[in-house]
Amino acid sequence: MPRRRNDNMTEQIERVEATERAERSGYDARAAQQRWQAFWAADQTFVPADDGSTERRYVLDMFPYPSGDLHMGHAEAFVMGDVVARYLKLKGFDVLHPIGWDSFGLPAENAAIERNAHPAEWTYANIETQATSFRRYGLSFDWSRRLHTSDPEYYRWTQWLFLRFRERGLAYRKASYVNWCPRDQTVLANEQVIAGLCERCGSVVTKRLLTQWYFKITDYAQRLLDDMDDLVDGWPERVLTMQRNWIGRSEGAYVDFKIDNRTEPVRVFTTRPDTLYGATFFVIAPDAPLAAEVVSDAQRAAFEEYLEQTKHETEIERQSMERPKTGVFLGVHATNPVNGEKIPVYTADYVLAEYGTGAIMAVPAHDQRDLDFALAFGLPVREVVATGGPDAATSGMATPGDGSYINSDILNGLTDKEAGIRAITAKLEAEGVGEGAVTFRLRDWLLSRQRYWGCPIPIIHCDRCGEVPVPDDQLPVELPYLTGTDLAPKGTSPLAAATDWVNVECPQCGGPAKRDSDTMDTFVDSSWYFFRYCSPNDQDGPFDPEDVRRWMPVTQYVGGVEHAILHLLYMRFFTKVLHDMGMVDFVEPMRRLLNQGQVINQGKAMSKSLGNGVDLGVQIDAFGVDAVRLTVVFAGPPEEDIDWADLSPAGSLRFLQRAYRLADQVSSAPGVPPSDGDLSLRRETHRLLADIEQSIARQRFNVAVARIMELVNATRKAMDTSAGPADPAVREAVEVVSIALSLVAPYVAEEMWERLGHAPSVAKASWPTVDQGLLATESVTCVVQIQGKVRGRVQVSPEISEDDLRSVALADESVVRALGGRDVAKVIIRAPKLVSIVVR
RNA sequence: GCGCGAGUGGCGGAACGGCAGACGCGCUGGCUUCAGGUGCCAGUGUCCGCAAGGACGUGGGGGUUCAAAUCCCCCCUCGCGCACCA
Repeated sequence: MPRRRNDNMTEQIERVEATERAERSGYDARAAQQRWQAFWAADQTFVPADDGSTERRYVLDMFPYPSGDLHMGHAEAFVMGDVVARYLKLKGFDVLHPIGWDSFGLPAENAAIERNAHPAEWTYANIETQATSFRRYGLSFDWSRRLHTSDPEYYRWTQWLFLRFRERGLAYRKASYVNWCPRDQTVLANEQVIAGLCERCGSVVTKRLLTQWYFKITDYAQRLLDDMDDLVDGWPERVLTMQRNWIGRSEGAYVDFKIDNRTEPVRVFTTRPDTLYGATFFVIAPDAPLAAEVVSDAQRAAFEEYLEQTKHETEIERQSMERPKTGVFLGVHATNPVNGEKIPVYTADYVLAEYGTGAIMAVPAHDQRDLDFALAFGLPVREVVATGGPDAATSGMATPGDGSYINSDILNGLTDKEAGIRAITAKLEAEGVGEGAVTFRLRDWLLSRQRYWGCPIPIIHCDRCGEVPVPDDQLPVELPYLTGTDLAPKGTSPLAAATDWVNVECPQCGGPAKRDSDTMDTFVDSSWYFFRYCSPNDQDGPFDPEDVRRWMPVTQYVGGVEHAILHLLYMRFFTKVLHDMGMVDFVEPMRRLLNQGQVINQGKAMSKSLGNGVDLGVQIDAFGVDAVRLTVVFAGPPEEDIDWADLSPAGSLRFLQRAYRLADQVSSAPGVPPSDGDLSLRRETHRLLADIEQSIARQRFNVAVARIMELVNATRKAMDTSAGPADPAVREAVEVVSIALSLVAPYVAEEMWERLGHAPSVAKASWPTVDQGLLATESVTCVVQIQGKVRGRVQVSPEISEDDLRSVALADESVVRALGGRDVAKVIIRAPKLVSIVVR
């Protein structure tokens, strides 16, 4: 995935003296890393069997963009997915945990221009660097399914999907004002404009009138909204809220207004049709074609000047709050369909061309924006809902609330907004001048990009035949080989200048024709990669539906929240379309989503300019992979940001050495029956094991680590003071440590497992089963509260009856002392853990 | 402005409405060591007290409850998202 501009990659600065410390530790981290990497690769430890012998699970990390080497952010994100994948494997599932690269995109192109080279050189070199680092980082990937979106074998199917979308009317071309990044010299989707700035480079985005390709994601707006019901249990509420807001469903009505010099009525959308009698003017967006059409000759010059001015405004200017309302009278009038009233028609930039119909009825009494405009232009304000609030015209505050209708003919007397909306909608429909309607804020997805390093759009433009799809058997349409200055941004795609490539025969008529020279937004590539992992080598389609049926939906998806509305909306859309095409049998591809937090340093995002970068490679060299992974996991809940300055990789390493020493010291043979071992250690082991499992299930990996630490401490103590190194319970405890630790610190865990006399690999061991019999203890501590304060503790049997517990508690010496002879009014008993005494 | 989320020791963070501060970092003392580090042991919320023990304590204020970090209401602070969407 492309990263947002503000989490810049960091350069290393830190030189940690702990290198020597690592070298002197009980195990040699570097040697262990090399050894086990080689073993896992040769053994194919993490390639799923896919033979149906056990249930399948699919753990997926958002695939990376190959921007350079891995950084701390990757370390955090990928270790979380790895913990889940390794856990599920140990629990006996057949786990698919694939990796690939989102390898088309602008940075490669910019690097190529800078170096006068081909984007592929930079891209594939970085991929190799990252792949090496991923292997070192000990991630349990199935490398056999590796993919790159910039490989022709992959983008062949991106093109194939585009053509299927087009056949279904879901990919189309239209001319409109689009977001334009002047620096990247390309258009941007609405989702890629953040507060008026380019999501990638931070430049101020402007508008341009261009003919571009779109995906008709708006056709799926309602389903994208409705299907979120299936996600409430598995997705963060925050992401769902963001998507809901982005889709922005509004209920209301269309109302048709006649305009003086136009035969067809003009339709507007309103969420408040019940205020129709209060409409005192009409506004059209300046960049909507309708404005230019209806403007009177007398006002045309003024209008054109205003339109020009709006186009030059940046999104930032337009979005700034408290901006005075501007506009121009268009010299014509509209007729209110319910009362025949003539109201003046204005154009103003506070009305957006893309939303609703690009025109509104203005009801200044009950809408603040309309009121601001009315006051600025001296237009009448007519109250139609008596809310009891202050007069809008004099107070300057519109009254959007409920009230009783006045000045509203058929509505007069009603007091309920819903009833008002129903009544007026019924009237509009009866008279054929409007209808109830739903609109969305979501716009169609602009997918063309005027850049080279992307998936070519498989369309040929023929003067005679028009848009002609490239026949499936001619896919992929491969990129021509361009380098350096050929790629420099010129406002049109570099592909347009590649004449040998662009000029082709029309597949239909054989006449001269040109290829579409734009490439696709890279979010198209990443909207279906998780399907391809199921059938990475399929030659007959993007994936084999049978493979997808076996593996999907994804059990657990892990990635940054920066994709809450971009990638995560687009990939949901793709899945629904594939469902409608009959290729998949589900509508939501990701059951659970984990948004890992960011790694920051000294309270701020790492950045070159701040010089607070922490280099992953340096940390790994100093402390070893396991200590870095453990540090990240133990730092806090996975979705919280973690500050590297607060953490102690040296402490993590110390703990790992402690754990390793246990395995080194166990002197019993593998397979000794643990039932012969020290009972209190066994109880502790099974209690903590149950807790570790529960913590992992709740995705509280930091707590799971804390419990492993407790188990190490308890085992150390037992080994040193009571049970001794030969006790079978000690072996049992250390084996649990080794297995549980393998989720987080796989190299140490493998070394421990081997020391314990087992054949590799611990990754293929079974997750230990909790012995429920050991969870019940002989006695429990019961807390005795008086007036809610703890005043005593008594040791009791877990099966103690309420009556017995009452007697024991009331007889306890410290309780008697604390009671001081006061009357007991009430005793609440929660056997066996708590007695609460209320005194008079 | 609207909508979310979060405020717990010196720090990161634990805690199905039931012993606040698990686990770790840091710090203090002890043992080991020529020494440093490592390792091991003990201590470490605040205040009063030699101690036993007690009081206070989860951003602030109210409430519900035998019992509130946890549930409800109001407020403060910070973070995030959206921001003329008719």
